[in-house]
Amino acid sequence: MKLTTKGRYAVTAMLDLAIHAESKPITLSEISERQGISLSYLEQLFAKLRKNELVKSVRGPGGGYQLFNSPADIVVAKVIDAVNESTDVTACGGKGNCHDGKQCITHDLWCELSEQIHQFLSGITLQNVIDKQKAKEEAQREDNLRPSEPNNTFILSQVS
Amino acid sequence: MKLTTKGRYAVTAMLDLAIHAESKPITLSEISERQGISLSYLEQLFAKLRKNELVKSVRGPGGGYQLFNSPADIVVAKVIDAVNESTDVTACGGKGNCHDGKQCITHDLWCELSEQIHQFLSGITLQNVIDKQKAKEEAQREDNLRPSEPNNTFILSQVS
DNA sequence: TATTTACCCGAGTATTTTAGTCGGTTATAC
DNA sequence: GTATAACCGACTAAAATACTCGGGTAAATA
Ligand code: FES
Ligand code: FES
Repeated sequence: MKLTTKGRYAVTAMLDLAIHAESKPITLSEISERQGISLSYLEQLFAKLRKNELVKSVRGPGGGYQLFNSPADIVVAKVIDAVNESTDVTACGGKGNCHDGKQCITHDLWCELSEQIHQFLSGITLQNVIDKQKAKEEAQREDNLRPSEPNNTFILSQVS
Repeated sequence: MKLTTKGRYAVTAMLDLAIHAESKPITLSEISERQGISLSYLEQLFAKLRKNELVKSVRGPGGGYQLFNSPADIVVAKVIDAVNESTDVTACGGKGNCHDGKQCITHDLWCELSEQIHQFLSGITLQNVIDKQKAKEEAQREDNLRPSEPNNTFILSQVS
């Protein structure tokens, strides 16, 4: 599926937008500085995010970007899809023709993995990520003696 | 995590080895021809697979490669790890320092996705893939009128 | 209406990664 | 000793990524 900085930047920027959401739009310069992402690169990403109706823009002075929907209605998968154009890990792109026209022995395997990844990322909204972050900070404030212990609770994970 | 042809080739080659397993070792030339993978490239991959004790080699005439363990004891995750060196999707490599020393807002998200992927690929053995393939071929032989309909059953998937 | 702000857009480029080649060495069966 | 096939390191072509650059265009303010 190809998860690279492009996708990571996009999610980070969207989260920044969600966190600093006000009535006023947020400029890319702000995001650029806060998150340490090149402004020109952000512009490229936001062009795609806008085309996919994940953000809306306001031009001119006082302008900037705002989330198209509420953070609770935007899933991470959409954001990555928007800039990366596929969360698919097959060689054939789902067509089943990578072994000279015929479907290769590994095809089904990659198909299912793709599905798995997509399902995971489709189940997490921007709001989920923010809530988790807040909970974590609060926990750290209460007992900031211990070094942070990992707590994976986006999903009730089936770790044994 | 970066799933590319390198990892796909490795899995394909291992499956080829599993399917054509005999008392005799299999040469890379055979695999190269059957699977359409460059011989020299295969050599590179198998060097890593051998170092990770996934295959064992026999040199000289009549030599070649054999699986180190039974196909039922080799999980796909190991194969990919061996050649790709990480199924990790974080920017920081798990260190939590990608936002100038501090952990970024998306860190936990990528950590959990990595975990998810790794768990999926750790639950599937080469034998699983082969069995699935066989079942599929058999089903197609019985009613080869209909075009193949997808059946994802590696895992009892929770698709709604 | 001039100016400033900040989005908009396409093209171009440096860097990195991937995929693959090449030339040669070593072990072993016959 | 000769053919076979694994072993090894270095090198390279091609593709993808992560940017930059230069100029737009819409809108608010003065
Ligand atoms: S990955 Fe789809 S046919 Fe090989
Ligand atoms: S991904 Fe780990 S700190 Fe950003």
